[in-house]
Amino acid sequence: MHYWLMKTEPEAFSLNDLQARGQEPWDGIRNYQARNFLRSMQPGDGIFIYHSRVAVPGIVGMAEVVSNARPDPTQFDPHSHYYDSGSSLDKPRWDLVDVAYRRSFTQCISLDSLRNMPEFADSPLVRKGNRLSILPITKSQWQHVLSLVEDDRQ
DNA sequence: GCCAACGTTGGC
DNA sequence: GCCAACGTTGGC
Repeated sequence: MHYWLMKTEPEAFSLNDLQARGQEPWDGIRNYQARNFLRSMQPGDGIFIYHSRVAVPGIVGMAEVVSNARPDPTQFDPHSHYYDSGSSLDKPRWDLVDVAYRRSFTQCISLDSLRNMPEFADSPLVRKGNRLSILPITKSQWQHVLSLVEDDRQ
């Protein structure tokens, strides 16, 4: 059981979109470090969904890994924005996992507030210039964020 | 919409 | 194998 954070631009695909669909193949990851994280994911792993490129970027809710990593079909499709001519069917370069909706937080846990949490001091998430769209979350980071949203409900 | 920071590509 | 050029990410 591991925890992850996955970024998405809500203009392209938001947590609400995930909620509407129930689950979604998380395709289009074209960064080797992020891909390696995908490959280490297992069904049942927890995910924080993070909205980027918005006025208040931050964690907006939760999802769950519901498949093992498998080849991302968009890499083989010449008409796809994510097509990769350097990849082949017998040696796929890019993977995806299926992600299922779990929960929307009543209030976004903003990047600004994450920066002020000691739990996130060492996270790549708060480092300037960080572009990783998938990154690991520690148990203490997970629990701390959850404690904030529980408090929020009272 | 700007642009700093970063990862990738390709010429040499 | 270096590194300049390029494309992309994502905060602001």
